[in-house]
Amino acid sequence: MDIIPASPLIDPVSHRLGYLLRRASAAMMADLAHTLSSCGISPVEATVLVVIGANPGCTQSDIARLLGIKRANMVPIIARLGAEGWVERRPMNGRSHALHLTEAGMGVHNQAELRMNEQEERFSGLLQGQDAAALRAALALLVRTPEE
Amino acid sequence: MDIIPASPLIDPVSHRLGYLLRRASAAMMADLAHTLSSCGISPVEATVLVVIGANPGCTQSDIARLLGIKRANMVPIIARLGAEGWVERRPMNGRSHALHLTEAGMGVHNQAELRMNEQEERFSGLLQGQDAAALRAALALLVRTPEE
DNA sequence: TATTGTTATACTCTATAACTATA
DNA sequence: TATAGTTATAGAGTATAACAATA
Repeated sequence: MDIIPASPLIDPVSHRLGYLLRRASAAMMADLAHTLSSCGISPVEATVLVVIGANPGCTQSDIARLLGIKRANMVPIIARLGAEGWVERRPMNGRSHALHLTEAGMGVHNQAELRMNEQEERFSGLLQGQDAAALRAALALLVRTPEE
Repeated sequence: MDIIPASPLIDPVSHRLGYLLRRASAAMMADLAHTLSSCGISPVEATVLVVIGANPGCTQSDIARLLGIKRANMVPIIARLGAEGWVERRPMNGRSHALHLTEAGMGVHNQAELRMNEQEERFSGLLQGQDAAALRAALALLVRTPEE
C-alpha cells in the first residue's frame, strides 16, 4: 500500500484520497507530457485542440469555461496554436473569434489523440482487477466540488 | 457525464482518465487549501507535519523521497515549519538533522489532521454508490508509473 | 564516492486586476 | 451593464546545476 516501499519511513499519507489523487494525477500528467512531446505539443494544448475539433467555431472563452482555465491564461495557448498554423481565428462579431482547426491542425489533432488513447489504455492496464469505468465515474463525482 | 453541463460545447475530454484525474485532484487540493487556511498551513506543509509526526527523528531527505519532492524544494518548507516553532531540528551526525514536532507543532498537527479527516469524509460522501476503498486502491496502482 | 543540506535560478501554471472594444 | 480578448504581474510549484560539508 505504501507508495515508496523502499523508504525506511512509515507512510502515514498514502491512504488519503487527496494525496493519492495528487500523486496519480502528477504521474499521469508527466507521462502524458512525455508521450506528447514527439508531437511538439503540451497536454493542455492537445486538450484545447481536441475541444476545437469537437466544436468548430467555438470561442476561446467557451473553451476556458469548459476546461476550468482562466480567460487570461487562454491567450498564450491560443496564440501558440495559431502561430504553429494549427488553429485559425475567424472574426465573428467584432469582439470574438470563431476557432477552427487547419489542415495541419487536424493532423496534429489526430496524432495527439492517438497517443492520448494509447496512454489511456496503458494506464487502464495498470488497474489489476479494478474497474476503469468505475474509477472514471468516481472521479467525475469528485470534480463537482462544493467550491467557488 | 459532462463536467460543465451548462456549457454549450460538446465535451470530448471529460471521459478521459488523465483529464478527470487532473480536475479531481485540482478540486480536492483547492478545497484542502481552503480547509487548512484557518490553521495557517498549506497542504504540503500539513503533509510534512504528518510525516514527521509518524516518523520522529527522520531527515528532510527522507521526507523528500517519500513524498516525491526534490531535496532543494524541501528547504523553504522545513524552514517555514521551523520558523513557526512547529518543528525542531536536532543535529544528528554533522550533515543531517533529526526532525521532531514541538509541543506547538503537535497542536497544529492534530488540528490539521482533524480537518484532513473531515475533508476526506466529505469527499468520500460525494461518491454516490461508488466504493471509496476501490477508488483509493485504483489510484495507488496509477502512482506506480513506468516513468523516471 | 555518495549523500545532506543549501543557494540560485528558471520555467510552468495559475490567479488577479485592469484595460479596450464590442454586444 | 455584461462579455471577449488582452496585458501585466504575482504567486505557487517544480526542475536543474552547482557547491560545501560530511559519511
